[in-house]
Amino acid sequence: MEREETTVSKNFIEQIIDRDLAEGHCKAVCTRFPPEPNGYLHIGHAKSILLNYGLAKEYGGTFNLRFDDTNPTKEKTEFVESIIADVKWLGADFEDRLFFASNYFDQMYEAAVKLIKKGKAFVCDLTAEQIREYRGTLTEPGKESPYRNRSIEENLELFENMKNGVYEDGTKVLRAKIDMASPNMNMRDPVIYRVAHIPHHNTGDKWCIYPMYDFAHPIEDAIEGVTHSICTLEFEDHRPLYDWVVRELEYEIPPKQIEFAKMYLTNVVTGKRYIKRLVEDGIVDGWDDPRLVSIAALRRRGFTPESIQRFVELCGVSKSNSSVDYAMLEYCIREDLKLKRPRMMAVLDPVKLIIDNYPEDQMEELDVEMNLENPELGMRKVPFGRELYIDREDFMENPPKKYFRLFPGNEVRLMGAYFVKCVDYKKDENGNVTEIHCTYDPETKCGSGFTGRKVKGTIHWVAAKTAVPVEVRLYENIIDEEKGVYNEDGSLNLNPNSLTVRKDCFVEPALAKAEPYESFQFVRQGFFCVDAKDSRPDALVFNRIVSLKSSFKLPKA
RNA sequence: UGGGCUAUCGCCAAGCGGUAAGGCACAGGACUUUGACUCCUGCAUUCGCCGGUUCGAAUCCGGCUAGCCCAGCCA
Repeated sequence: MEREETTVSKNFIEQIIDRDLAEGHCKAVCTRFPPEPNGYLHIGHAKSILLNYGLAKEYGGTFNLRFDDTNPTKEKTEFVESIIADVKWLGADFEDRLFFASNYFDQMYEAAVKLIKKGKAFVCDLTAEQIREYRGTLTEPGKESPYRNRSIEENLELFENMKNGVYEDGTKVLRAKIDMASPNMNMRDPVIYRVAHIPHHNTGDKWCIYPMYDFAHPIEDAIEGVTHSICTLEFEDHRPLYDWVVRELEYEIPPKQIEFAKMYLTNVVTGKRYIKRLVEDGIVDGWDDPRLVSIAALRRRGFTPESIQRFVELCGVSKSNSSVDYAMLEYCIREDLKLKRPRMMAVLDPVKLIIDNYPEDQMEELDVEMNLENPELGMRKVPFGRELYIDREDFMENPPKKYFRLFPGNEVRLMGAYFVKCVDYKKDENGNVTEIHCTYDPETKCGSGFTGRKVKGTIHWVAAKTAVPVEVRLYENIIDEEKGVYNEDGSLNLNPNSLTVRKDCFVEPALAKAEPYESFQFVRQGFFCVDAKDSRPDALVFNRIVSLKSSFKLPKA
C-alpha cells in the first residue's frame, strides 16, 4: 500500500551525520541499540530502537543489537530473550549482529591496563562512602584520593590482583585519573572498574571485576565500529568522559555520542517499579497486560509494528523533553488497520430483533465485502435469518432528535442485508427492552441496486442462530486522567474503570476461527484483536485495541 | 546558589537573518451500506521575558525567567 510521502526535513541527528559524512569523520554509518537486560522494553525504547535502526537503514549502514551487560547484579537471561523478541517484532533487523558487552571483557581489561600504563588510571582503596566524600558537591570541588599517585607498577600489580580475586567486594576500585576539581562530577576521577564476586549471566564465574558503564560503553562502540552512539539526554554530562576514554585509548575511528530526548506519553506509566506494583497488587495480569505500554503489551493488545514505526516517525526527534498524546498512538493504529483488516459485525450488548415477515425457518447466506474500502480482502458469507441480535444502543423507545437508528416506526438498513422497520417491541418488568419486532422489505436487499428510498441509519447485527459467543475486553487508560498520574502520596492515581469485561457478546461465524493476534474492525465499535493469552479455540477473547471516533453523542436525559 | 541541556498553537514538531511548514487534537461543512473512513474549511500578526544589533530577528548579541539532568563501586 502506498503511503503519501510527507516531506519531512532532516532531524538534528541526520544533520550531524550528514556533516560527519561530508567532512570525512566517518565513511559509513553504524548505530546500535544497547539495552541492559534488566527488564522489559516499552514504547519509549521503541523510539530508540527504531531511530537507530532507521538511521542505519537510511544511510545504508548497519544496526547492531548489543546487550550492555556489565553489571551482573541486575541482569537476567530471561530479559535478553524478551528483548531480542521485541526488537525483532518491531522490525529492527540486526541480522547477525547480536552482541554482548560481556564478550568484550578481555579487551576492556586490556584497555584498563593501557590506561594504567599511561598513568591515566589508578587503584583506589577508599570505601564507597569515602569516595563520595572526596568527590565534593555540585558547588564545591572534590579532593584527590591519597592513592591517586601510586606508581604504575603498583597499580598494575594491584589491578591484576583485583582481577584474580584477591580482594573483597568494595575494597578496591580502578579509577580514571582526570580532574577532581572539574565542575562536571563525571570527570572527578570516575570509578571504571569494581570488584564483584557475582556470577554473570553470560561469563559465569570467569570475572570478579566488572567495568563501569562510562568506561565500557565507548569501548563497546569502538570495537563494533559504531559511528554514532545515540543515547538519551541524561548522558549529556557523560560525553566529555566518553570522549576522554575514546581519546586515551587512541581509537582510529572515534565513535561519537549524540543525545536526544526520551519520549513520554501523557498520562502513561512506564516506570519499572510502578508496573511491578501493579503486577504484584493484581491490578494488571502481568507486564504484558493490554493496558500497559510494554512492547509485549502493545503486541498483545493488537498494535502492529507498522503502527509503532509510524508513531515514532510522527513524533520526531529533538532535545526538548516532551510528552506525546496517546491520541497520536491511537491515530497510528487506526490508520494502519483500517484498510488492512476485515470489517466484521459484532454485537457487544445484545438485544433480540425479530423480523415478523421473514419465514420462520429460513436462513440465507449473504455475500459481503470483507472491507468495503479494500476489495482485495475479498468476500465473506454472512448468515441472515428471522432472529438477529443488534446492539442495545441501536434502539430507543423515545429517541431524541437527530437519532437515526431504530425506534418505533423508523426504518433502518441492516448492514449488508435489508431495510427493516420497527413495528413493535417488548419490555420486561424492569422496563428493559427484550425484543424488537420489525418487518423487512425484500426489495431492499443489499446489492440489488435498490434505490427506491433512503434511510438515514445503518446498524450492524448478527443472526441469532449462527452467532458465535465471545468475550470482549474494553480498555481505558489505567490512570485516571482527570487528576494526573500520581496522587499526593506518590501512589498511582488509578482509573477504576480501566477494564470492562463483556461476556455475552456475539460475533458473526466468519470470526469463529480467528487466530491469536488477528485483528479486525468491528463495525461501529472499533478495532479488536484476539487475545493471545486467554483465548482458546472454543472461547475467544477479543481485546479492544482502539475505539472508532464518533461525532454522535446521545443527549443526556 | 557549580556544570550541562531545553523553551515555537491544547500535544508533538519544522525553521539555521528575509517576514511562522506539517501531523495529532479540536470546531464547522460535504459525502457515506459504519454518525466511521474520505474530502473541504477554520485553528500562533507571533516564537518564555526584557533589551540591543540590523532596512529586516523565532533565527545574531546581552541580561533575565522557567523546566529537565548530574554528587551509584547503576545504566
